[in-house]
Amino acid sequence: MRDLSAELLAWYDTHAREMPWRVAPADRKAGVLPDPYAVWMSEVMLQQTTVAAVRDYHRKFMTVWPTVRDLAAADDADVMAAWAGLGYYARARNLLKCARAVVADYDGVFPDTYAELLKLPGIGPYTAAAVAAIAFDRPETVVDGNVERVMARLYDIHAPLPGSKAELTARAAELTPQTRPGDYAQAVMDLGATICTPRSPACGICPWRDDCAARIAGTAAELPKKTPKKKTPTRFGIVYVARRTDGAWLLETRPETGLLGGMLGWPGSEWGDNPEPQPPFAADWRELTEEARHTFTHFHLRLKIMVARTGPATQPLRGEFLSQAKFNPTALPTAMRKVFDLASVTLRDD
DNA sequence: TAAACGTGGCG
DNA sequence: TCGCCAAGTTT
Repeated sequence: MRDLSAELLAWYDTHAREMPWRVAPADRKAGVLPDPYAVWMSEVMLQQTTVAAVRDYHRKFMTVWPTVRDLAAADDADVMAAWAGLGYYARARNLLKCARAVVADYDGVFPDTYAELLKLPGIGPYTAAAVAAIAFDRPETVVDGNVERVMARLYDIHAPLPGSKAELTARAAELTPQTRPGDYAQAVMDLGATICTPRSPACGICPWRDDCAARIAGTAAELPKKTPKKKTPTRFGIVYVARRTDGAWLLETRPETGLLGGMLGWPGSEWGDNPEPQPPFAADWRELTEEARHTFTHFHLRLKIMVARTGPATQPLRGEFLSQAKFNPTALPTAMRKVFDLASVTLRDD
């Protein structure tokens, strides 16, 4: 069989996707490696997230916190607000923990081995391999969704994920070269993202087309197989949007753990089949005609919105009033921002 | 091992 | 409207 990794690297030399945190193959060949901090930041943001969604967030974070020491010294609330809208907020909490661990335990210098990286918060097998390979050119094997799909097709593996992950990982490891491992890691993911796509893969222009068992068998488009998922249930909730006469909004910081953990949100009921009303203070609460709808990974959410105006003396049972000047709606996670968008029509400035 | 954990784009 | 999918990690 031909040298698959060499074929892929040749393809990557002319087809590498451009990303702000990436060093082009020509420059890497000249010995230039990217800033490990920027690579780590990008890899955490890219977990289950598209490159298009990450670009602006990565630029913003690198501008506001240019080094890991800057990030480690940041206020938690500022980091959570900057992450708002990107999703999977545990990543932001772990991002801060990791930055502080790098400063405290590694003198602000990212460790350069898979084993050490794996110990850090928010860094799992994929991210440890990605940072080790991309930032330090270590021959580690990255296995993300792209690589799983590419391997399943290259070897025509029909066993369903996630059960087949170990076998796909083993196949990927066999292919990982000792030369240019950082470029190879990015190349195999780029291949999955641009050619070996989930739907209608472009097998005709694939650098591995002559080696791909699934293309030859005609099964590429139906791989990888996955075990079927349960369908998503619907939960209901009630949120309370209060505005004081001086323009302040009643908000609360959600608990550190769980859904939207550590993020700003509107006080309200638990979310379930039949939520119990829980107004944060007694008032003439008005129900909005339209409810806010949002879909999370594992359930649909429908929020009934109650609004009220109140005076300066109000002492809420939960949350605290945030002045007009301090409240930035972009600091809200999307579900809560949808509520704001609907409620602000009624509670807008007079 | 399985479930929890966001969001936006696409067919 | 709906399910699938995106450079996964944690519990």
